[in-house]
Amino acid sequence: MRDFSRSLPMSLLRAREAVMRQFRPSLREHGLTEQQWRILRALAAIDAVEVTELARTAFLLGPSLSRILRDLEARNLIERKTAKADQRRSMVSISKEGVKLMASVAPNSEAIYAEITRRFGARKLAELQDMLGALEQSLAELGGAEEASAEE
Amino acid sequence: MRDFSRSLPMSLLRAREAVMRQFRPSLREHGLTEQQWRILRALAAIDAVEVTELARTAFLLGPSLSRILRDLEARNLIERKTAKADQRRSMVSISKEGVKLMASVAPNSEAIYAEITRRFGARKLAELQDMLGALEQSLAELGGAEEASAEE
DNA sequence: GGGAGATACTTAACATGTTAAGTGAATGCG
DNA sequence: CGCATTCACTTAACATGTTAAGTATCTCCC
Repeated sequence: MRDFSRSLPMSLLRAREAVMRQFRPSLREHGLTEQQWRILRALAAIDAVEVTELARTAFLLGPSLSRILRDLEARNLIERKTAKADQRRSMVSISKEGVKLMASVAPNSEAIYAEITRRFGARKLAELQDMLGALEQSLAELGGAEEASAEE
Repeated sequence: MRDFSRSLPMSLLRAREAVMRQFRPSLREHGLTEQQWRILRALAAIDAVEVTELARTAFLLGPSLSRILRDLEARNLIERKTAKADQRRSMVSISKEGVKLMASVAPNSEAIYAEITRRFGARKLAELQDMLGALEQSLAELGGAEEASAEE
């Protein structure tokens, strides 16, 4: 069997960990986890979104997002209100405090990203991102098994 | 601020998820999680290892590994015995049952990997792995923040 | 040879990943 | 209309990620 330390999943895992290791300490100083930060960033770009759409954007599963939103709301970093037209949906937006927190984290975060880009090389970085996107595309149609068999 | 859906961490996360989505169902049918599978694969290649070394190989943190080994041992998929020379160390090895389980999972797993390779292209795959390795290298010296400042 | 410090784990505590089940609201269709 | 189905989310349950603290053992140096 193939040496698993050279398998694609392991390569991706290690690479991502190497990157995140750079960011986590800074986020931690501000009391934010990686996922919480993703959510705030996603919210910063827009006025308000439904939870489902936010899950798609921040690439989180519903249950994770549900918990995190509960906590972020308790910390007054986000706001929620149910949609008028459809009582099932709730619209999420970033709060004034959330914006302020982002402003205090962003510079540091940007600096780290710049340093990563500098070390790895901007061109190579773009290339890598293209390949990652292509990989995603390659596997997109393949789907995730639910159509693998007729069971369950 | 940079569109975060195009940030490197997100690209890596999505790519990895696209890949793992292919494997999880097959593993699940055999009652294995991704991490448990990583451990079995790491163990299959050798006779016995210390827990710390296994953690490095399978790219798991100590506490995660500790829990998983406890469960795998309860399921008789691995065996443990404390090293003679150093009572602190425990040597882990795969059991006969573990080998059998691996044998029943591996073919399917290999087939999936082959399909991914076919879709994405063997050459591109190798290229991607090289870049991921290079990225890791770029960030290796940078370390993980503990040397960022003198605090704590 | 004995105690301070280092090592190899394990436990604990909290946050997220993952799947399944639950809840309340909207929709469609007979 | 009415009710089965779908939809948007939440809760639950279990496994892992992550950091800190705990435990037992070992090392080294006085």
